[in-house]
Amino acid sequence: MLQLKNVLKQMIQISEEELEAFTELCYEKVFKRKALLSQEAKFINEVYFIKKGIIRVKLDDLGGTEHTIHFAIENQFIADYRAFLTQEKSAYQLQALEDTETIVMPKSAIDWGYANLRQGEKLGRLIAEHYFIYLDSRIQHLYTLSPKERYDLMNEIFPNIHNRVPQHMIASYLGITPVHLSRLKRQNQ
Amino acid sequence: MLQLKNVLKQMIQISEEELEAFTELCYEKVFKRKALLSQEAKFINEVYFIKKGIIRVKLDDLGGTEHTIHFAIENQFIADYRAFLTQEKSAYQLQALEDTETIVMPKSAIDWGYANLRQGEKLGRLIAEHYFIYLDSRIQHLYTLSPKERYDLMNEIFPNIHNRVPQHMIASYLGITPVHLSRLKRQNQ
DNA sequence: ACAAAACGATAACAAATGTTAAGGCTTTTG
DNA sequence: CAAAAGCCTTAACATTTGTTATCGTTTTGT
Repeated sequence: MLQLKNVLKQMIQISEEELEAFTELCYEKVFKRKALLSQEAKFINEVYFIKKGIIRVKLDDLGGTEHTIHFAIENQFIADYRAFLTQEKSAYQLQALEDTETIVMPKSAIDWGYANLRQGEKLGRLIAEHYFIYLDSRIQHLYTLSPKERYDLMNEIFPNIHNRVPQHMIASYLGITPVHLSRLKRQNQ
Repeated sequence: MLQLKNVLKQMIQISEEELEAFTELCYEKVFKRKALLSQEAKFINEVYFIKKGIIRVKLDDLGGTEHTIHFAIENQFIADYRAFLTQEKSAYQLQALEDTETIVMPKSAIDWGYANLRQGEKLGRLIAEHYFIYLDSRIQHLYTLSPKERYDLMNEIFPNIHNRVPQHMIASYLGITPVHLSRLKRQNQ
């Protein structure tokens, strides 16, 4: 839990007692490579903190095609955040791409935090704002950058991503086919 | 200010005294068609509530092409929210597409709200979450829907948008060229 | 350790989307 | 009110991106 506590301390003012009470409502959970973090759950009630490993958010469209929307790695929070907030049916699935150790923050813990942590609402606001900024820049890039430019940008942001995830998932994240990504890489040389 | 007060009352528990104190820190501002809401501002310190009119968020890429990222209409909040949050240089511009009446919520008012409204942080969280949900669904659609499907969806969500904004801005919002949108419309008949 | 599955590169071809240019209509502006 | 600017459509052509299939390599599960 130390890893999670450190990240929380960087985000808000929180006492040791508060940290202790909050993390007692959380628990550790390990997922095997390829496992789905929540299978067929009617409601999404968990936020994950990644201690070790890598997780992707994927989305199947009506035609059966699979899209990779997002990757998350060590020390990051990940959730099907929209379904968590709205309590509507989830569109996404979270999948471990390596054997992955997480800390589960159940909705009950988060609601407890809103009610009882001095800066609980602020923590919620900061997390929502952080995701907002991430999505905003994603959209900006989808509008203004070509697939090749997005590929180059991804190499800067995730220097080691190629060694951790299959290339067809990277292609999917970029919004192009694996065949096309292969072509772009050749042109880049 | 009544319009703004009503929207705030729907979002959080807020007393008449709190409403009064908060709205006293805000002020009305009118923009002519085509005007930019903040020109060349170094820092973005205003959130707008639209009383009447329509505003678009636009973005110029390095090649000089203009992209329309977002539309906002009556009773909605609009801001260059990322720049507002991060206090970094703005990538976007807000532009009135009709003569538009707004209520300006300056950053000082919002910070005052965080500190002094009972549910100020909650309001901030709800606004961030609301935007997050919107952006998340935008990204989902960009991944899973074809331009034609996005066009049909837009017609459902904004039934009257065609009568209010030029078609080339709609094309830009959809991520396609005006010529291509014109082709798609013909196919749809 | 081995068989099966997954993976990435490549080629040939198909489909989607962009570019440029022209014409006619509408709206804006002086 | 008239000129100018903006706007939408259409066509012809160019470019980008997707589809399908094959092959050799690597990884995985047992």
